[in-house]
Amino acid sequence: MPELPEVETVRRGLQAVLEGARIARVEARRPDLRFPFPEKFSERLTGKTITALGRRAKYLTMYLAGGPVLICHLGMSGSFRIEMSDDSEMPDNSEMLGAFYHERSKNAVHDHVVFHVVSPKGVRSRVTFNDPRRFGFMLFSEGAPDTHPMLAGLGVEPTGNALDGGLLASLLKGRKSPLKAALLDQRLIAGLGNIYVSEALWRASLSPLRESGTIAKPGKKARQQSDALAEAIRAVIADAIAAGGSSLRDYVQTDGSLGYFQHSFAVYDREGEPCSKHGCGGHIERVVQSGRSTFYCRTCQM
DNA sequence: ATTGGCGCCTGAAAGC
DNA sequence: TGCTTTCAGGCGCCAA
Repeated sequence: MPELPEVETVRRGLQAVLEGARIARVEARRPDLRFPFPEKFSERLTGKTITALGRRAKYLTMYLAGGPVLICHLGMSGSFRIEMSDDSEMPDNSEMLGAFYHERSKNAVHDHVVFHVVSPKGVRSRVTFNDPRRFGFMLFSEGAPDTHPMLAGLGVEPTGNALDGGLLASLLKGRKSPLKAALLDQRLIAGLGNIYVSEALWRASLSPLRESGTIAKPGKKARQQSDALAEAIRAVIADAIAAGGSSLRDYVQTDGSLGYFQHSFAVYDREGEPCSKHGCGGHIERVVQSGRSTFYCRTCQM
């Protein structure tokens, strides 16, 4: 599931091909994804030069010279695929060609948007957005994307130094909701999803069931806990971005896919397995909070 | 103001 | 074995 680290990995992959490139043509193969495509979607992109690729939380931003900013969200199942026009993936073995085309047409059902681009050196590429579940979307922002209604209310990025124990405590102070729900709330911290919330809480030895406000009370103990949680969130995100970056290099060379990558997780989807925290001896449990799975170890997470 | 729950959508996996 | 049901989850929206 694309959370912040996966989106950042996709951004880096796209940046290599798209930054400085000119959009020659855009195909939108259906009228909508999660939302209808904006008015004159293809027309407004065609002919524009892409100046930069950015990211805010789980949103990708594509900056166009003299034009709007394209905001993209991958939803649950969105991915980008990059293909050079020479199509080096095509097998030269004729026996494999049938299977190749069969597989390609099967996957192409969910190819919803195709960007045809030309690099400054004249190299042509296709960048295809594929999204089986269509929870993704693309919108234009006329001004700075941070002011777009969709992004304006987002909380602090868990990258960099902004999120420390003090800020986290101020965000959680007085909240009755469980920590799991608070960390999923994009208005507080922007970019965490179901997987990394479980991972961060496990690293910080804090229970996802615990009332958020209790780690923001006055006193040394609560302060240590909010410090630990802020540090765990930043570390889990930084580690995942690093892992995505290393898998990205290999992945792009083989088939151009820029989706998300299966990292190894300490607790996520590990129900029943022993807790890997040194000396713990507990086991990972799955509980459901607000209809979503949470994985944690009740022995070491308090 | 906060918080919890639903629905969107498809494919994989589990259940009968 | 083959059909049906459940589950996965980001996020806007609604309701309490």
